Amino acid sequence: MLSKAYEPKPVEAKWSETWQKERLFISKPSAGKKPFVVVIPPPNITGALHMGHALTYTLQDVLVRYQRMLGREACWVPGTDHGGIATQNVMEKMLKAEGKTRHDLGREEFLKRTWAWYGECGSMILGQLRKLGCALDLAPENVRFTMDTKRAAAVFEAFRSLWDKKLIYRGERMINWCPRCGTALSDIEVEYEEEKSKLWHIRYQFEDGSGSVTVATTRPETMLGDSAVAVNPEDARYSALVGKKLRLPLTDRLIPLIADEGVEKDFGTGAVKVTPAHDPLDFEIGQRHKLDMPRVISYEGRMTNCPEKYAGLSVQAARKAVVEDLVSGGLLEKEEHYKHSVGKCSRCSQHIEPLVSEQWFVRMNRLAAPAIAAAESGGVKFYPPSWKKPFTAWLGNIQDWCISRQIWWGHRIPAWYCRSCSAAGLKFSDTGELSRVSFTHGAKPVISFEKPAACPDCGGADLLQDPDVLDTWFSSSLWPFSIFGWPEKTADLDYYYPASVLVTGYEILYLWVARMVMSGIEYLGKPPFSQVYLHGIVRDKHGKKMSKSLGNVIDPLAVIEKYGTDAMRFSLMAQTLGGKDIPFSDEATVGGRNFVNKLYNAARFMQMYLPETPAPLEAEMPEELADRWITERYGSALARSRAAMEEYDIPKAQDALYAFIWDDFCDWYLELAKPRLQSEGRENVLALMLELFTGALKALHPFMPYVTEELYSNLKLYLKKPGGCLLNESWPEAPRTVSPAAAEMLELMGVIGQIRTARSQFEIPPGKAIKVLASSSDPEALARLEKGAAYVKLLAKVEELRLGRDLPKPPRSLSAISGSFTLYVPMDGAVDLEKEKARLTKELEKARKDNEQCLGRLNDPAFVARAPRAETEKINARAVETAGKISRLTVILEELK
RNA sequence: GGGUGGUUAGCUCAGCGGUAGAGCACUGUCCUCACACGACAGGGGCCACAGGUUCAAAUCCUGUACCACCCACCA
Repeated sequence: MLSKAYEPKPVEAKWSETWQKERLFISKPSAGKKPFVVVIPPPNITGALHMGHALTYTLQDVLVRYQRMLGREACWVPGTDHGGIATQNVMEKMLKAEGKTRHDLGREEFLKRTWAWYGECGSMILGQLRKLGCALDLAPENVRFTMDTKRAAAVFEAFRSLWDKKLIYRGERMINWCPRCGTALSDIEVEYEEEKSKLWHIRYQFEDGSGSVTVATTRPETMLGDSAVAVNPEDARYSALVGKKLRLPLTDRLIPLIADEGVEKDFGTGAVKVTPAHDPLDFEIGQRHKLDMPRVISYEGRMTNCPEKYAGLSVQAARKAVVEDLVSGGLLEKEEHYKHSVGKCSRCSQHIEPLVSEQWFVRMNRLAAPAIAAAESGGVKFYPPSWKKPFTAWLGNIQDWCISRQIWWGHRIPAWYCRSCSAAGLKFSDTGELSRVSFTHGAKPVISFEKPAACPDCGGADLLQDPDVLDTWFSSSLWPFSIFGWPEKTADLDYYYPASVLVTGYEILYLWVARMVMSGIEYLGKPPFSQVYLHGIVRDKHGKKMSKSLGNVIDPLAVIEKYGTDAMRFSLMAQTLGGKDIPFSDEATVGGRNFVNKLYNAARFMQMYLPETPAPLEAEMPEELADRWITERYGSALARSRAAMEEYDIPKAQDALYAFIWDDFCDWYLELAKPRLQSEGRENVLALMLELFTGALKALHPFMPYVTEELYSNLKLYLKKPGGCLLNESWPEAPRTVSPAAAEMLELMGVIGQIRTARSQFEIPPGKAIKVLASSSDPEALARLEKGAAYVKLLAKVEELRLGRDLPKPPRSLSAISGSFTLYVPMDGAVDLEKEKARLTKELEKARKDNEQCLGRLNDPAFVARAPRAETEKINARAVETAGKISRLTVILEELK
């Protein structure tokens, strides 16, 4: 006999290995079959997978396995993402532990080490995906990486093509700079957080001594880079003063008072200091008025190009010093408490500095328009649909995308500069490379993957590659087709593109999803997928985001270790509705674990009765009430599950099967089958049980692949058509129902329930058999109960069931009512009359209240006139039923007195 | 400032026009020959608040409060 409790570990190890070895998950273009393609969000090689990965990959695995069982050629290509800044930060942290920085190693050595890390971390991640049960073929030749040779070719082709169309340009613009990561970021890589700060009111005096203008600012230190003070042209307070010169405090510079529409009259003092190099709005004002653009904050986040006293200070220190000096100079008018949001680096949470810098950009307007159209027309459909609006709104308001990053790990920008043509403008570092933040001053780039042999202009051979790398999302945006070999015209691309569905968390809707849609349309003329399923974020049980600093991170592998993969998958899938965030806790997994165990034990139960040497059962399908009923329930569960899957309602799809197995199959059918398995015709009962149970295993396989495969592999030996691995089986079809059984079964279940309740309330031990009298005035009901007597006897532990019309209540007995039946349970000893009265009175009260409500509605002419017929009939029936119950209960209670 | 979603049993959430449901937790009985990771039974909810529509509202509409998230050049 097998152990009582299911042990997931050996089972998971066995099947995981078998599936890979048999290349079960491999997909090949197959002319006769419709493909079903899921685009995997490639995990970054920044470390172990977390709970969010477990969620997204399980979700995808469920879809892939399900569709495969429905007969589609399901394709899900594994891969990892090089992860740009995130991975570089991980590497730098490791180096720091050795007391080194990346500059100690140099670019080449640093890249070598990062590639080695990719080797380690990448395969660890693939191993973890395997543990999650993902139906991914992990043979090395099948695994993609955003920086492997083929993907690099795709990146170059995309870059070249956009450059040729003038959709990529290099320019000097306001960007978000992270002084800690030492790189520019795109707008969406900045996260804004509300911070308590101050609003400083600073007096700028007129050069001619005719008074002053007060400006309000949250960043006094940037005043060292001011090149004007601006007011709204409509602002009467200032209109006469516009054009006058102001003395910039703490410096010896003079700046003009200008008028610009960007300034709001009602904010602060209505006058704003303009720092074109370090504020996005000021930059625009500066452009409009052709102002100087002194850069006073360096790429390291320190003051520069300013009075000696502040030079080299950090922004924070400079702020303090500037405020102090303003105070002592009598120029600080006031200081207000103020809350505003501050931009932070999404990768390292440090404050970002807006500053002007020369970078590479993608012009987005033209790319965004067709993506918006695709969403509007339903060519790309969102689940849940509420994401369509934010998607189109973001695209409609899109800014150019800064794609250059001043880091080392990533796709090097395929642009080269000729040293002899453009030497005057190029700025070099000591190593002869272009410096970390390069100024090419309009030097003409040559776009080439490899170093060009000669400069097309002057023929010189001394070309230097742009030192920057591309935003990691640039390569990610090509993923849905780069994985199939684009830009080559491959058979895979032809067959699998576009994909069916993209499943990912809503937090990367703009970073990734929107950009994939744009690039798919741009390069292949079609959106890369027709459906987008956006799920929520896995949070801790209090709804907090999991983070290392909060110490509330749950490691999926630890959960698997403790409860098993199927249990974790089940629990995660039970909560993924509507794209809402998922509060996850260890305890939540217990439910899944218990269900897995339930399946295992149901199988164990059947195996007790199956012959030891497996052979297909020779049997006829039985057709008694319970058989017909359970077949009906099975069919209904499958239908509901399937319908839910069509709408990506994973929890509902799973729950329909769960409820069938637990509530119907185990609690009722198996219990009813027990005596039948001891007697003649047991093969028939076993055959039906096997058919339904193995069918349910198939249907459940996408959700819990391991336990279902394990159980099926044992049970299938008794089936006429055993099949192979579950993944190659068809998702089950609902069988034809022979004749309706639900109503009859429900009637019996009601009687059983009433007897059980009476037993329980009067603490009749479960093992003790009792007598029951069932009285009814309805002869048909009595006939039905007679037919079902065996069920009642079995499940309510009744040794003798007497049926009859208007049977008198035996002395010392309990009473209960179920449908048309009045049930009496004679007791051995005295009955606690008070308890019985209280119980029945409560029932009576309930029935009275119900009856009153029904009558109230039936006596309401408006209800009778307006409500649909079916509704009035229903209420009427209930009124009759409750009335009957009331009169019978009243009689019983009278007798008790 | 704009937008979206939420507010239902102690907890996590279903239900979205016909008299409130699940899982977990709780109480009682039972280690009944599949499963105590179990069985059976039970307790527990003016469905955030205020109006409105309707014969009928947790469910539709309007507003309020609180929570969460997203977007925005909040000097």
